[in-house]
Amino acid sequence: MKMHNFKYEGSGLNRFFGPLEAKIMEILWNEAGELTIKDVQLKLDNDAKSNNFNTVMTVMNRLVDKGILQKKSVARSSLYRPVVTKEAFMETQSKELTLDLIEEFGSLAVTHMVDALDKVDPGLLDQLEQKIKEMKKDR
Amino acid sequence: MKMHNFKYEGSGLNRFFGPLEAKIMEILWNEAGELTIKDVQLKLDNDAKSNNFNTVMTVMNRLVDKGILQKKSVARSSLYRPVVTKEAFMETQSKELTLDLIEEFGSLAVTHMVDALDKVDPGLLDQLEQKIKEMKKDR
DNA sequence: CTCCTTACACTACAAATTGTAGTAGGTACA
DNA sequence: TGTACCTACTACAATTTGTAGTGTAAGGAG
Repeated sequence: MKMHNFKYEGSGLNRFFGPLEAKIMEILWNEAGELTIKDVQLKLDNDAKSNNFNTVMTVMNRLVDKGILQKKSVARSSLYRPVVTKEAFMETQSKELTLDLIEEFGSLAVTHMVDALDKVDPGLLDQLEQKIKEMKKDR
Repeated sequence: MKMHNFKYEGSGLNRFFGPLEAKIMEILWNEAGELTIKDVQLKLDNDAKSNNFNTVMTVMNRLVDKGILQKKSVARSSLYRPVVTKEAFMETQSKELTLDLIEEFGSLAVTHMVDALDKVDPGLLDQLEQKIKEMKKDR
């Protein structure tokens, strides 16, 4: 279930998925259990306008094809659940992207990193300093 | 000329552009001057198999539409050149992506950053440490 | 001045991605 | 036995990127 893109626009899951896909993954990950297509469709309805059942089904089955969801056929209906937890997913993406960023931009990214941390949450600067110390100590 | 995606696959300009677009931008940026479509087409031929003139033109004009290239009509032919230097482009992307990464992943990214630096080029760890010190001093 | 070469514009198509939804088929239960 | 529901299959639109044909205009060759 390799991701392909990190989008500049949007936030959260919308960085990785299409808008409908993102809403669906959000629901699946929030419910922590296994849901049927119907379940997901109804939860979507709470949010906004009605979504066609077939639309939801198609998107969910495509997520299965991509290895993001797992599908278990049970008599009448099928149960879907994410292959990995949201935390594991985010962990993977963060790791992958951070590595790619460094490989691609090297020292340029280092400079920007400090600025970004200072801008978003200066507390992270201390955390980073700490981590560096630990890393260097272990060598 | 807002970019939309950062691709997990590939490297260099292929992270931001399609394969042909990337080759074209590479040529434009390397030549530092203004090139005609023909120029670009010929340079592409050095690399690999022949590219249809119209193909190159279409892609280049799309890059103009996207605000990445600038086009100057001169009598018979047109001259194309990048709107910004490669360095400026990379600078912008690095900054944007780094900020997005931090906004999206916060402390998760901080941890991965240290690992990534250690893995790719440990010297960058010292550089980062230095930058943090400077940043904190200025406050 | 006429014709040909060349470059450009316009148009189109294919594959992939994502959202959308119709139709058909099968199963269970009333 | 028929109806409601769930699923599979199929299809289409928009977008992105690569590809390329056809038509047109302009400038130089003769």
